[in-house]
Amino acid sequence: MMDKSFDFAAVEGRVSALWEETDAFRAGRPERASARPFCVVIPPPNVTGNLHMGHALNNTMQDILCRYWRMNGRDVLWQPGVDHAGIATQMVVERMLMERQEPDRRALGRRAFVERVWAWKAESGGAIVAQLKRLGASCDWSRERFTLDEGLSRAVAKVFVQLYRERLLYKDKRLVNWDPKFQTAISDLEVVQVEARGSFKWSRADEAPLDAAALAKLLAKNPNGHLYYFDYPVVDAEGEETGESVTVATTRPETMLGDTAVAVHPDDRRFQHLIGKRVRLPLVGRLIAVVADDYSDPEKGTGAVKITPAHDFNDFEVGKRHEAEGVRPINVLDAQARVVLKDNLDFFEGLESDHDHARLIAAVDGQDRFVARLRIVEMMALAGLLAGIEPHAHAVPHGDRSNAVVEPWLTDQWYVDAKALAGPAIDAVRDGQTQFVPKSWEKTYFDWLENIQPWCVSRQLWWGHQIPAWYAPWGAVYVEETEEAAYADALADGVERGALTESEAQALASDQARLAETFTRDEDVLDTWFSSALWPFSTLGWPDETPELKRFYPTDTLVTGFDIIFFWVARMMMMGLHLQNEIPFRDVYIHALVRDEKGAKMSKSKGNVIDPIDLIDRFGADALRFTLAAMAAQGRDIKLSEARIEGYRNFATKLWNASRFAELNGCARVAGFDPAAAREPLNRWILGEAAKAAGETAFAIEAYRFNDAANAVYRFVWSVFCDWHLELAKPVLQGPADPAARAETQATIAHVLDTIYALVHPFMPFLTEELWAIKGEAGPGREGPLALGPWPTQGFEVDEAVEAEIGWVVDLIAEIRSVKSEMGVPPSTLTPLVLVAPSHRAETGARAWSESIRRLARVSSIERAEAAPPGSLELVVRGEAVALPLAGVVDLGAERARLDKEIARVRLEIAKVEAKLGNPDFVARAPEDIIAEHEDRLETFQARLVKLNAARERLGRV
RNA sequence: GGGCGCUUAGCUCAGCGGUAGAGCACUACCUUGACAUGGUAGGGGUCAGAGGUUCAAUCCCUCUAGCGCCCA
Repeated sequence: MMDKSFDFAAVEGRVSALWEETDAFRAGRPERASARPFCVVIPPPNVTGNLHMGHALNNTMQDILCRYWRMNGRDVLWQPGVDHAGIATQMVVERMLMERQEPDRRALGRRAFVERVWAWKAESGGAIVAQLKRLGASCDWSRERFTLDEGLSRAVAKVFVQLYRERLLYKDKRLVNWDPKFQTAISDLEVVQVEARGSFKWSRADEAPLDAAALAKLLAKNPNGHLYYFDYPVVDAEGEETGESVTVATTRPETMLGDTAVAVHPDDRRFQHLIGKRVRLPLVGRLIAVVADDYSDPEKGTGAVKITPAHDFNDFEVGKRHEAEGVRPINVLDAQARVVLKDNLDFFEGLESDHDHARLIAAVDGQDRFVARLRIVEMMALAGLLAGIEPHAHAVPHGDRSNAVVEPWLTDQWYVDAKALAGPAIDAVRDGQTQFVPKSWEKTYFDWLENIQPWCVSRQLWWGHQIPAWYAPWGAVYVEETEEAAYADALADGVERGALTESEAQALASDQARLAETFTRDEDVLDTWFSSALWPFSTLGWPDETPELKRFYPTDTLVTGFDIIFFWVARMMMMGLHLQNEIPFRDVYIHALVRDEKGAKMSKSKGNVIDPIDLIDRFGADALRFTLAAMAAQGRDIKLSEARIEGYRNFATKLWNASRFAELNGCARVAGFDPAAAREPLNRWILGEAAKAAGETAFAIEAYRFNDAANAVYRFVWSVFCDWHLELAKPVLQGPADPAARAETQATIAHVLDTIYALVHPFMPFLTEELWAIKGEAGPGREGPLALGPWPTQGFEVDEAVEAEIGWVVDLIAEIRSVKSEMGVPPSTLTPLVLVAPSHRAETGARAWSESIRRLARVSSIERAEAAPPGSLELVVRGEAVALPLAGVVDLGAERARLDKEIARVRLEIAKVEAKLGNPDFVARAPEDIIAEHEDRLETFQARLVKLNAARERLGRV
């Protein structure tokens, strides 16, 4: 005997265990060896990650696809795993060391620190995997991968070396986005722009002294958001000040220490006379050129812009264009973004030693950039060279993980020539080899790839794939997959270039310690996304030629969020095409963002994060999954509300109770039940409806229309099967009935429930697997878990005659209920029902369904008459007139009003349709079927009007 | 500044050339023997505004207003 309600908490664990025991999610099941494969690779979550709503949505969709295809007999591989999340993980472990007051990373040293990270991973990494399992994700967990696994690391090294040899990967000295908190380079994509706008205002013209204390207070809160105007005195050929000065504006005053030019627009008449002249950089004393460059915008600031090539991306480009004029990068910041002047040879080059630098150095050297910012402003003010300060709204780059203000900084880094790899990736989408769903995301993809910059792949971290490059004392670099190969290469080359003698090389070769001393490996590691880009094939075993690679690559579908198109989709496309000569996936389904119920983006700082695990605890994984699917319309964000989840939790209960009803009424599965052979109209009807629902659901899933699929299933289960089929079947099941009809109905209900379990399974796997097992206890044995199918595909021809018969009964009951409710007849009042001059079909239909009609419409008897009894309520149901003789029970005035309203409505419809049909243009141009449809509608309405009018007349006479 | 998208019932959203739909909420009634996590019925919409194309526009086009996102 089934429980009264669905106890999801108990069931989820039990069902998970069942799936595990039966290896249900294992790819490559022997019986499916010749089946078509279906493969999805999971977007690997961070090893440090916890399941958030985005994951829940993303993985629910992948799971729906995987379960659907698995039930359809495909050999499904849903490849799971996590990535090592370089910065995030290193940060987690460093914080842990700090909290435990243990020696920090640098004190530990690289080897020991990395060991600690591995230990952390073993202990608490990958919590998200357990969370995905709670969601019901049907990944092949036996194949779980980690981006730092041996095999995946081999793939990374191989790709690095290959790209290097193809000159698609190189080392270069350029400006990078430098995160001074983590002290590493980060890519453009890891930088978020944050708008800053200050409020401090000061002008030299006002003749009031600068209130430095007030400014300091403000800048302590936010160091950005102001524009500072500095005067740079113009000098003549001898270096003497001419008395004239150029005013430049900057948001970052401290960078002036590294200025090596002032740029003006070549067409700007105000500055024509200054081009080619020099100005003296205040505080520093350097003489720098005024250069003409398009970059300077006459509309912005003063029209003259200071150029700091070492600390600004645009200025760097300007600097390169004006090298001949002495413009060069001078780095004045260290890795922690502190000002470095003392011992900075670059800085002192070309400076006159008699200039007094002591005060400047005392003020700013070794100071944080923001401290230096204030001091520079003060010193400029003191020198009378600060013209003003204004509030200024501008975007300030921040590290997305550290939240520190990022500095453009000049360093040596490794770059991938993304531009070269982008071409094939663009083409593959253009020719439709890979398709985006919804298609509109293609544009985002193209825009980014068409304007792609070199991809900086090195990171100054310890946690990750260490770059396979070794440096020799003679300045050469050797890039090899392994240390041995690199040493061999280096030794051979050393001999060749005469840096080593043969015997020295031989001696070195046999001494590991000396080798390691002589050749130092690049300290840096690779961007985590570098390894993620290889995920679709590295997880399948590449660089080995594995059977899995052969069978499952290219994968079928990638499901991800739009924010990952740049980070990951584009890079996987580039790497897949370059290294495998084939696209990594055929479809890319881009889903929306999950927001809170007010539409705000969930974020930790806002505190509006909804934890999916909490929802699973409270409503069950099935309810959460169904909600996400039902709300996942393409191209629109999901505003998640608990009320909605509750609604779908109720749906689970409903299905549970329908199953319980079946059990209580002896609806057991029958071996060899053949839907096509069903004789009872009610059964033929529901079998037809089930077939329709199965078709709609399958169609919607295959088109990635998850909401349509969920809604089709929901409507069929609740509004068709529970509301009508079970209700109409009650007389057969519970009253005196023909045993054959009863047996067929019981078997049909059991069969339809099986169909329902299958249709609902991709959305609610736990509930349906449990019900499948419960129903498997009686009748023929199950061949396996529901997760392995089958998907109901057997055709069942919809029986039109039966559709009409049941449709009429359903409409009749609904209309009677409606009119009684409207007339204020208490539901408990039983009323006779009179069929007024019924057609043969109506009469036999009413007789056949009399039990159901009595029960569901609360009718005491069913009679026929040639005319409606006086004072009846009259209805027209699908063209048949019926009457409820309720004179004396209801207010006939109200009934007159009801009929008048109905008549008016029908007249309006008739008028609308007549107007259309009366329009010669419509008749001439509209397609025939539309015209026929309108004619049909007109006829139906007219017939209805005749009967309504007659009823109204009769009532008028009373 | 460039691009993308949104505006439909009180709320959240489907629909997208030819009778405006769902869920939730709301109102009334119902302890009917699967289910009150339920049942029955009901109210509620100039489909943001203005033009245009069309026999026909919520749907296509243009503009306007408001909102959101991405990239500079």
